[in-house]
Amino acid sequence: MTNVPDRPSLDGLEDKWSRWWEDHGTYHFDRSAPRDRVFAIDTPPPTVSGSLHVGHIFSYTHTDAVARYHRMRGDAVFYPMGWDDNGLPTERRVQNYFGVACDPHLPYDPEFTPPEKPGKRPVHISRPNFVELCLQLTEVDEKAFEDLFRHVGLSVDWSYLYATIDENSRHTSQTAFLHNLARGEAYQAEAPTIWDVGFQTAVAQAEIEDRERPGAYHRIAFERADGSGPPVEIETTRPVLIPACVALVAHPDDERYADLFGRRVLTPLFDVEVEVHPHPLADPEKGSGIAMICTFGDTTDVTWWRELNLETRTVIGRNGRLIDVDWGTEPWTSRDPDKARAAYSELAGKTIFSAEKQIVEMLGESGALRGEPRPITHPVKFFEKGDRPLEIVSSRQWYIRNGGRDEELRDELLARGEEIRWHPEWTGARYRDWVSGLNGDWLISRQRFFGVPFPVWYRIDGDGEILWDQRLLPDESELPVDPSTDVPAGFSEDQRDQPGGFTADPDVMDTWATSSLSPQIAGRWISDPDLWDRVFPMNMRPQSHEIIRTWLFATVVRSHFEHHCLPWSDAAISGWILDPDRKKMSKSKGNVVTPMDLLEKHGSDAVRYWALSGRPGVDTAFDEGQMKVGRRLAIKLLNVSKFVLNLSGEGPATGEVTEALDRSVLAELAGVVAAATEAFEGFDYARALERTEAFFWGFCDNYVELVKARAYGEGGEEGSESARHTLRVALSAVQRLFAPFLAFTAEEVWSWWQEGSVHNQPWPSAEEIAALAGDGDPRVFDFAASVLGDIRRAKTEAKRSLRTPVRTVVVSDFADRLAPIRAAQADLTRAGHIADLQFHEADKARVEVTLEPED
RNA sequence: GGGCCGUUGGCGCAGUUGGUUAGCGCGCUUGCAUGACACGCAAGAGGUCACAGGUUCGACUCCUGUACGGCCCA
Repeated sequence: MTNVPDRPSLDGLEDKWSRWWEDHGTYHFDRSAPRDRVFAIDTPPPTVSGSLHVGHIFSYTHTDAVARYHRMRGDAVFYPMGWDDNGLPTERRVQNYFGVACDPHLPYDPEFTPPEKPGKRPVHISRPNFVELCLQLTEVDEKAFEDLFRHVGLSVDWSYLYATIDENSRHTSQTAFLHNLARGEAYQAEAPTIWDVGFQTAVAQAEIEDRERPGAYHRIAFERADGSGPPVEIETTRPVLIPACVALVAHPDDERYADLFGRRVLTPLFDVEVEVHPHPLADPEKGSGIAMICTFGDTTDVTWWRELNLETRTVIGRNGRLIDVDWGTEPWTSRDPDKARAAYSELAGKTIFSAEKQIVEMLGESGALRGEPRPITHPVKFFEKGDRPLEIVSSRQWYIRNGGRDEELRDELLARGEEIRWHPEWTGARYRDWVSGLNGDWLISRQRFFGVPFPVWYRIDGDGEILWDQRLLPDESELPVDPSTDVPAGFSEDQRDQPGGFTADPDVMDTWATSSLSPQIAGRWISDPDLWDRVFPMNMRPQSHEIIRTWLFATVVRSHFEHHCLPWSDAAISGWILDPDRKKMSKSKGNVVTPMDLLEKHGSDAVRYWALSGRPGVDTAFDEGQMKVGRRLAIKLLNVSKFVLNLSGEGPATGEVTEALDRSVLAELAGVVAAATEAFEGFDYARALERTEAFFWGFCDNYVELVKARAYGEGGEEGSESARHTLRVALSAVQRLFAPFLAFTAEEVWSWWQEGSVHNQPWPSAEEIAALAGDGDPRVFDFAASVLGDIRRAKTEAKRSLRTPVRTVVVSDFADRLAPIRAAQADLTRAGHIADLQFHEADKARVEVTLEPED
């Protein structure tokens, strides 16, 4: 039953079909499917507190095309969606939006409502109250993301929607953590920690970036402790750390300082005796070649401190100000405690910035500063979301082992990386390089509020001291817990923070510690073992390359520990969108285009076409021109479908294909189906699209033109039936081949003559089409199209209409090429309006066209 | 400094184990109301495949090096 509109249009297809798909459960995961028929996707949960940008359309559409292909191949596709609402960006927005600040020591207030307008001073609220506000705000953002993803046509089964802060995620995250803890894979340690003084939280190695910042070398004299010889002059960019200096260091081979090794010098202003050590990490080229070691200026200081077994004198507090210290007591030993105390009193309580100015002034007055500070530009470490340089403080934190301090584990994880099938293949190098270069375990605790809390309490002894090694853990059946409001077994709320009582672990897990469990969360590891057994390990992890070191690696670590296998077999890595200047698109550059506007302007399929033209892993330019091409393609599919269906009439597509040209085009189509299938099996949606599209244009421009007249009945009934049958077979295949790409248009044209969604049809079979093509020779179509082109050229060059009658066409060619062209003789004659078509054997290919004279 | 990717007509890209005259789209120029499509159709101009060596009968394709651009890491 065909029902073709008179004027087909792309307008309104998005709403029409989105609703239809939702109503008909087109993308529902068939959870009765046996394990080997399931194709499971570990969808990246987008950070919903960020704004929407075209990148969200780009990479998610890649995954969608692969999902649609597998669905048509008969797989039960598990394609969930999740929101990463957990974490810092949301916190920051909530603080500003509502004018609140979180204080985890406050009790939950069920009556709390936020102020109408944020006041001058933030209202302090409990962690559960704060989390409620986070949920309230992210709900709005999540709606916008869902609207966009539906509009672009992602074939997600929305009934498996999750959020990284929801109960199932917290439950999963806490369970996995307790397992890690029980097996010794998670541990707590007091250690130098990379610290963001702005956010006042620890951050992980993977979240650090270098930024070029101005600085200055200060040349500073250290007197020798025994008074013999001239002072030692070091150069430092951070004179503020002089009170935290615990040693000097130079390269062991540096002859300038060889006689100093093992001897002691005095720090200026504070008169602390420190030893000069040799160490290979000291760079003779840098500054004066001799450096001070402080606790802690940078990660090299940490290495020296650990390897040389030095003392700890910390001066920088977690709020970024210099802390109070007690000179004259351990470890603040000074030859002249009064002098040290006097100097330090000028610094204590000041920010790093103003303390730095102060100490430079004091060094100048004391004569220890030699010459003027020498300005330089150097890389400074920042938290990627932060805007103040990172400091290193000593603190108690939770870690998960990741091979950074354990060669055996590292080798296991490297082996896991080799097991993954990477698409494209070279992206695996990112994983190898990162894992090989790790130098510490994975720090997962954050001194924040909106996240999954550690399910841990600690005993407090009779003197009120927290006993960090006496942990109180919940039973797994009690999870999820919030230790700031829940009470450990055997205690009551009034014992919270009391001597002899208990206290809650104050931290939350980093967002990666939860999102690294996305397969377990989406697959409902805890709550639905039946589902879990059907979907895990998953098939596909789609994501972009810059988070291979974070999300991908962390997911492998968690799965390796918990399930002793990979979380998925294939990683499909997408590139980035670049703006037309080939720079990465970003909001700060003001070049971000609002994705919903794009979809409305060009149509979803047009935007999908652009996205799907970007090869796997390759950064792709934002190009509205490509979207116009996609729109043209979609319209072409509408029009040719209308034409073929009107031409070929009603009825089932059965019959014989007898004509050489028809068998030829089907033979070519069979090859295209095979190529597209192979490309999709390798996750290369772009190649599948390219092959399909190339065939499609030739089909429209040449095949349809060549058989038009015969299909209408010129040349007899048998030839007409062969043409009409071929047109329908090819149309059916082409509509299905385009379905993963032009999801809306393909559905529209399919609905004109078929039952059910095109997205639930079987993927075209190359074998079936080849069987119908029989002995079809692809050259017949190929050569006939080429001769048709010659005839068109002659008409165009004569500036005549394409309908101009042709008096004679003489095709001269080699004998073996002439035969296939002859096979299409009748079709060529009709399509070209040729009175006399002749063939001559020759040793040179040539087509001579003589048009009928004008009037 | 290390790793990875890229460099093909004005622009955006393809080119699958090395094999005749290097393709596609946009843009540009010209023409055409042809039984679906003017949101169209047809044709044309336009490239020493970044550079330099090497392997080979033969290199856009393989190897080495260089330059430029980009990303990641130190």
